[in-house]
Amino acid sequence: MTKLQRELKKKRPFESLEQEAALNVLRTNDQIQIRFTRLFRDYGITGSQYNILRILRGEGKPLPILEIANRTVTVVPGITGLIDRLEQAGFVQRERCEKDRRVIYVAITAQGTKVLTELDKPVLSHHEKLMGHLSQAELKELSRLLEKVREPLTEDD
Amino acid sequence: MTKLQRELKKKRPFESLEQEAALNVLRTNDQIQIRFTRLFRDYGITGSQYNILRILRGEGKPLPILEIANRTVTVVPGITGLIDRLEQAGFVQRERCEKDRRVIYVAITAQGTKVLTELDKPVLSHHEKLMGHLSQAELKELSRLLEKVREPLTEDD
DNA sequence: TGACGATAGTTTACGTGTAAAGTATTTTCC
DNA sequence: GGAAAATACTTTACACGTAAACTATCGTCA
Repeated sequence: MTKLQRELKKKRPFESLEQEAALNVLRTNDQIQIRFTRLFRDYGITGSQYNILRILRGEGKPLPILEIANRTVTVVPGITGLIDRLEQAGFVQRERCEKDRRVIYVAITAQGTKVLTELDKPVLSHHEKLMGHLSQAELKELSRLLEKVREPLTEDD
Repeated sequence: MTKLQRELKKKRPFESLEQEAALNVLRTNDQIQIRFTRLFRDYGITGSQYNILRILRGEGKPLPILEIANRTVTVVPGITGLIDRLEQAGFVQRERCEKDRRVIYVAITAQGTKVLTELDKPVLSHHEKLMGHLSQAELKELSRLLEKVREPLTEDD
């Protein structure tokens, strides 16, 4: 009887190791998400918003909206409202491109950088708290296996 | 340069192995979710709805609403609308408990069982397609590591 | 130059996750 | 036996994820 089976109160064993592994990924993801959602909420942002701010800070310069959507898993229509709320909160700014007036650049503001800086330590310590009981070798193996899972995945299934 | 770093177009390496592993979980989860969402959509249900139907079939008898919420990661308020839509679609039925009139049982209908049966093979083959390129030993190791990640997680962080 | 297709974003509609507050029923306990 | 606490669920409000349809601008090519 695995931990996953107990968690789900599942009576029969899993049909395949593939299924069990996939469900373990989903379940672990949920647990991680829940923790970070709570952390971010204390700072007035959501996980998706944090993700976007990190991308902008990492890039160091404004990015077109669709380029941001590309780097997240966010689908095109969702990105608009996300940027709307970030702009509303004063964390980013929209800037229309002069060369190509279809393009809208998004830039992180000083206030956006500030909240990111405040979050740096808590985020890092959250990661350590969540995964710190695995050895360095185990963490590397886990990342290797997860990347191998994604290896054959392309856009078009 | 890891696959994850390329995917995120991240310029600097990760701050820690813990962070890299956590992001790999999130990213892999997204990819898996996307595939199953598409599959379920062809049958007129969503991933959450499928999850609930599986629980009800697995149990073999009606379950109180909150017991269902417990077995998913779904938070209490969300479960109501979820059951609403499943009932609307004719896949489940609400039945008020006579002994304790606060409790409402949810039962899967013949139609609900039917759609599950139709989905059994596609779901299994989807799992195999997504994870089949890992060896049995790798799948076991992946599940072991993910369960170890969840090991110390309790309700109250 | 002027129509046609491609590209960048937005709008709309719906399902779901999350939190806070509200309702109905039952249990507890003085 | 009656008030107070607990339990089961719903309602409301907001942030997203997803898909389809729409607007505005640009590029191309006849």
